[in-house]
Amino acid sequence: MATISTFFGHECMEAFRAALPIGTGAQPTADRLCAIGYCLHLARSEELVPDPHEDRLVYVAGGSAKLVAHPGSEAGSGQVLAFHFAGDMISVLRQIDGDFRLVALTDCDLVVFPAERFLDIAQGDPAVLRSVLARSLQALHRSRTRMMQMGHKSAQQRIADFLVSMAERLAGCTTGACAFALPMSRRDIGDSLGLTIETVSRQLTELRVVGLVETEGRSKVCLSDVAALARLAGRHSRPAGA
Amino acid sequence: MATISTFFGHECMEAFRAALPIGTGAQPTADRLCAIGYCLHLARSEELVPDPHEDRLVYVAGGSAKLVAHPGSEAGSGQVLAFHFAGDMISVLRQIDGDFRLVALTDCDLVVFPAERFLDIAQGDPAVLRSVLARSLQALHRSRTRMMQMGHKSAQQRIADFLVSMAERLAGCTTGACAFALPMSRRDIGDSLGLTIETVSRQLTELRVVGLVETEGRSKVCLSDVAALARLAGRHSRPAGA
DNA sequence: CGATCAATTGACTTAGCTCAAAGCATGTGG
DNA sequence: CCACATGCTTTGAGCTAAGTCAATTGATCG
Repeated sequence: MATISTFFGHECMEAFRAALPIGTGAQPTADRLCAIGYCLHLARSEELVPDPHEDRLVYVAGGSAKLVAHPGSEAGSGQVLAFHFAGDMISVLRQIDGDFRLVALTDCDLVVFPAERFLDIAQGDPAVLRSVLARSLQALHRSRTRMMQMGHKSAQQRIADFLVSMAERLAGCTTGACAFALPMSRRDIGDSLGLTIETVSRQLTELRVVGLVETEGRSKVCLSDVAALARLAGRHSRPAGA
Repeated sequence: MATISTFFGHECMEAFRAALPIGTGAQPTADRLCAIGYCLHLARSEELVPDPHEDRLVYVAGGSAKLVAHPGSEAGSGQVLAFHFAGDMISVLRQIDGDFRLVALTDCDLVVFPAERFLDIAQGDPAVLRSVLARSLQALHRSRTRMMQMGHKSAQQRIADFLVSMAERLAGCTTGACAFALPMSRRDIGDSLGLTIETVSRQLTELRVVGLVETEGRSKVCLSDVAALARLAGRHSRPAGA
């Protein structure tokens, strides 16, 4: 089960601290923020169960996770809202519509904050607050852009887009060739793109035939030309993935 | 052509001022914000051309508008990113990916702020900054929820969802019956949902046959049971539309 | 090394797109 | 005020991309 890390806590917190805007010199703010957050280690496929009473902000210190909507009764369709990796700051709102859970794709280290108190403290340090705001405006913009694009894109374009996005986020690669391991299953990919696993698989083989992608085992992929994939995906320039 | 309103400016500004968080008693902040914003009146189908150099925050004081992605060369596919109505606060980022324009669907009144300076000033009043942050976190959450839902929804569900969303935003109605006028064309609806005009039309007739929708002329619609539509759309509870 | 579950591949069905024609609104000129 | 013209909308007839069902292959773990 998910365990509250006491010994490993330090390194998670340090990772979080390093992500804060540094120019401010407001060390105390960082201290106060760290004081209200706690570190959590999730093993593969463990969940962060949402607190029904308050919103949370979660910083991903390491590993990878998916944000899934768990629509009440149905067990079948696990809607994947987004994937998150080390360095991401996620807002997990309490159940307003449905029931969102953060599920670990690999072992992962999180720092969890109660959103209200986090903002109360951040309010004392406008630079921090503004940095969070800037991040979320950007994220909103990207999310909307992607949302619209998705509505108009073919399966192949979605897969290409997904791969480019992952190359950026997992391998820090936006052009040329790169190889990395996908932490999520075909089902997760499909659920996040609105496709079936079969279609994901078929499109992947298609890209393999064209020579843009190679795969090894379940998770390892090798993209021979990220820029070409991006073009295929219909990306006119460069929004980072959701 | 779009004209900078001088006489009507007052009422736009007042509308904006009224939207600010009132508890703070920081009247001067509101004054300073108003000082850097300017009022703009757009006639139907006029555009707010984006400043290539800086991001903008736009407050919609009245009327309705669509945010379109104008992908460079192509004139054909006007991707509609979102619809916006009176009371909305929109962030129009400068061209990072593509070229976004705010186009008036009806005559509309806007208050335009340079984002940087707006935030500089808001930074002095944490309550305002936090309110903007809260709005955008919420908007992000909704956008993501909708994005994922869209990927999995049928044409009919998308149309139903769209209608429910419009009922909420245009008529303030979340259940029961309601009637209102849609300010956008079928093409705009289709472009925003990733459907063709034909499909939009067909699904609308379908809903008309089932007795959930009546239409009159091009724009007037009458929903007999918003809750039923929401159920049909697969909304498990209540996210407001993007 | 076998059991199990994920991924692939194949055959078939269907929702939604494309192409094409006909109906209505809305607006303009006589 | 009516007639006409234009452009939005509706409706129809195929076609194609993606989903569904089903069987096979391949990977991972005990």
